[in-house]
Formats: sequence, C-alpha cells, structure tokens
Amino acid sequence: MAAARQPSTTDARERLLEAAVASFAARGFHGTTTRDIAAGAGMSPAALYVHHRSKEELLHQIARQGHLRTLALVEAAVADETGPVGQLTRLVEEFVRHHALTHTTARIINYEMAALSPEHLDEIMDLRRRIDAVVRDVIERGVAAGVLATPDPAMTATALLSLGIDVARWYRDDAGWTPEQVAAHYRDLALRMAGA
Amino acid sequence: MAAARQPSTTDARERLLEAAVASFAARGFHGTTTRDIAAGAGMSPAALYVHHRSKEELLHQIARQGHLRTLALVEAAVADETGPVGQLTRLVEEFVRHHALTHTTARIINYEMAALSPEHLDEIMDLRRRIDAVVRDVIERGVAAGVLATPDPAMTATALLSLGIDVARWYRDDAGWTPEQVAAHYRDLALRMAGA
DNA sequence: GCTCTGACTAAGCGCTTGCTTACTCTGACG
DNA sequence: CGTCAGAGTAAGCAAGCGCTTAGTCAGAGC
Repeated sequence: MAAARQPSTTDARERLLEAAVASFAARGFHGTTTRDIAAGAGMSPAALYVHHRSKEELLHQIARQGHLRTLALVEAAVADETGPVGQLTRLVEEFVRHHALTHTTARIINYEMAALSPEHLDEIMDLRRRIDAVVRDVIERGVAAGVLATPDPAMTATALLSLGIDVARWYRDDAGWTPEQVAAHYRDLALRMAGA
Repeated sequence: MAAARQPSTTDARERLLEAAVASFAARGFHGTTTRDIAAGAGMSPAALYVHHRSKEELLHQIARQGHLRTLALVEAAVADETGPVGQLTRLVEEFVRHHALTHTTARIINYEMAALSPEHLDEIMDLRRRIDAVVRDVIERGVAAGVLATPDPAMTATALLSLGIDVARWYRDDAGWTPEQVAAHYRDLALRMAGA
C-alpha cells in the first residue's frame, strides 16, 4: 500500500525543509539558491520541485510552522499558570528558552519575512498579532490587578517580545550561556521591567 | 580647479549610497540588484562603478559609517555624564532614539552583516566589540559602586544592547510612537533592569 | 580652437538563477 | 510477468545577475 512508501517520502520532504532552514539561516533567503538546498539534502536540484512548489513556499512553511509553535507556546504558558505574574514568568522563560534553542529557525522567521509573498506575509502577520495580543493582555491584566506596574503596557509588551526575539540574533551555541541560563536571567529582567 | 566640480561628484556618490541604503533596508543585500541602486539614484547601471568598487563595498561603507557613529554616540554619552547611573540613562536614551530615528540604516548594519566579506566583517565585529565594552563597563562600574544591582552584568549589558538594536526591526515611522517616546520608556525599563 | 580629464552611458559578456522537461528506475499490484 | 505510479535526475531554458568595455560629452586649461 501507499503508506508503506510514505515514510521515506516524508523523509525526503523533511530533509529538504531542514536543508532550507540551514541555508536560509546562514545566508538569508535571497542568498540561498535552490541548488544549495537540494545539495544540503543530498539530492539533485530538480528534486526540490518533486516535494515543494517553489523556494518561497519552503520559506512560507518554515515561517508558518515556527509561528504556530510560538503561538502555542505563549498560549500554553498563560493556560498553565494562574495570575498575571506567574503567567508572565512562565511566558518569558519559555519564549526566551525557545528562541535560544531554536535560534536557527527563529532567525529565519523573524528576519526573512520581507521575502514572503504578500498573501503569505498577511497570514504570518496575523499570527504575530495574535502572539503580541497574548503578551499585552497578560501585562494589562497585571497592571489592572495592581500586581504589575508600568506606565505603558503596550510598549512594555513590545519591549518584552523584542528582547526575546532578538535572542535569536545574538545567541550562539558555543558562547558560554545555556538557553536555561539566558531564560532565567531574562525572566528576572522581565519581572523588573513589568514592575512585579 | 578640481574642487569646483567636486560638489556634484560627491553628490552622485552620496546619492548612490542613499539609494543603496533604501534598497538594502527594503529587500536585503542579496535581494537588491546593482540596477535597483543605480535606478534609485537616477543613473545608469554602470554609473555605480564610477563611484564605488562593488556592491559589497557599498554595504561595507554603510556598515562602517553606521557603526562608527554608534560607537561615537555611546562614548559621548559616557563622557558627558558622571557616574554610572547618569551614564546609563543617557546612553540608553541616545542609543534607542538613534535606532528609532535611523532604523533604515540600523536594519542594514545589524541584519545584513553576513553579506560582508570576511575581512570587512572582521573590521565591523571589532567596532561592535568596542560598543559592547562601553556598555558592559558602565554596568560593571555601577554594580561595583553599589548604585546598580544585577547578578550578571555581562548578560544585562547584552540585553540592553539587544533591546536597543531590535528597535530598528520593529519601529515604524507611522506607528504612533515618536523616537523620543520610545527612548524615554526604554530608559526607564533599562534603569529597572540594571537595578538602579 | 585644441586637448585633456573625468562623469556618465549603451551595449553586452559570462555566469548563475529559479524552475521545467523528458527521461530512468524501483517497487507494488494484478 | 506486465503495468503503472511515483521518486528522482540529467540537461537545459529564459531571465536576471554583477560587472566591464568602449565610447560620448561637457567643461577646464592653455
């Protein structure tokens, strides 16, 4: 049956995606050729088009999966904790740890967005707005409840997200800090910033 | 004399640089063609090579000038104030205001560095290390003097720089916040983060 | 008026790009 | 065994790339 061959098919598809992640992160979308990606997956240039429609579609899938994962992560942080301070603590810890751990993917989804088609960009921007909304909501509820204090919750939310996202730019696997160390330090910084 | 013609010559050179800034910021280094840049300066494709050696050299000049200006800015902030708290206040205000105001250039010099040649990248990385060192030094002196409090001055310095740099990624001229408003809010956040 | 200099361009060179075409090969199914 | 689907490829196409060549033209100096 067809399912018996599917594992290896899925495997080739996945290998191409992984090769695209590595290339896009290292050289950017426009700095990467379809031949780079195919070679990274150990295949001929034409093989890319057996499994994917175009180079831009690869970027779209990487961006889509990455943003969905981040949205799920922030929503889980809020769902698992009660109270704005606990939610903010958990959210920043997980958000920062995730951006340090998956900095390769995170670099692409945060810095290569301009290469998406207008339609795909719209879809990704919508996911980003939903992520932003979760963070802003936690801070606004905290301020309303008197357990957080900041004169401009929206700008503080922007700063917190910004701080986490930018981890993907500067973090190196061999730079002396583990994702957990950065996450713990950033959690403390975030609580100070939000006036906990 | 030659100087009489020089203004218009300098002008063409400068117009090409400005067009390169606009294109690199909008589409990235690899997403920009030399024809884009020349057209942006209102000239033929070949004109670029009358005034500049290569596309990469344009990026190098933009990155070099931008980093030198940022280094001068942080050094001036430290020189003009006495005491770590005043220096940190002034430094963050100016750094953030600068990144909001010049976000177009700042985007290039922070996110297109991978497109530089190895030699040019070395030079730029050295300038970045010097900028980092100024910020880290302010925080370390503040902690030593007991006017700032943070368990890891190096990581806090990284976070402060990161926060300022990332302003260039998300800031929009029409998004409701002026550079001064962002600078003032971020200055308060920075003082909290550093334990002032 | 003649010459020389330097800004600027039309045309194009050699190469690389994203993607397609026409094909081969493997393995499942009757 | 013959057929047929689908994964994979060798070869290549049209377009676009960074950059060069060979030249035009305006203005300064004598």
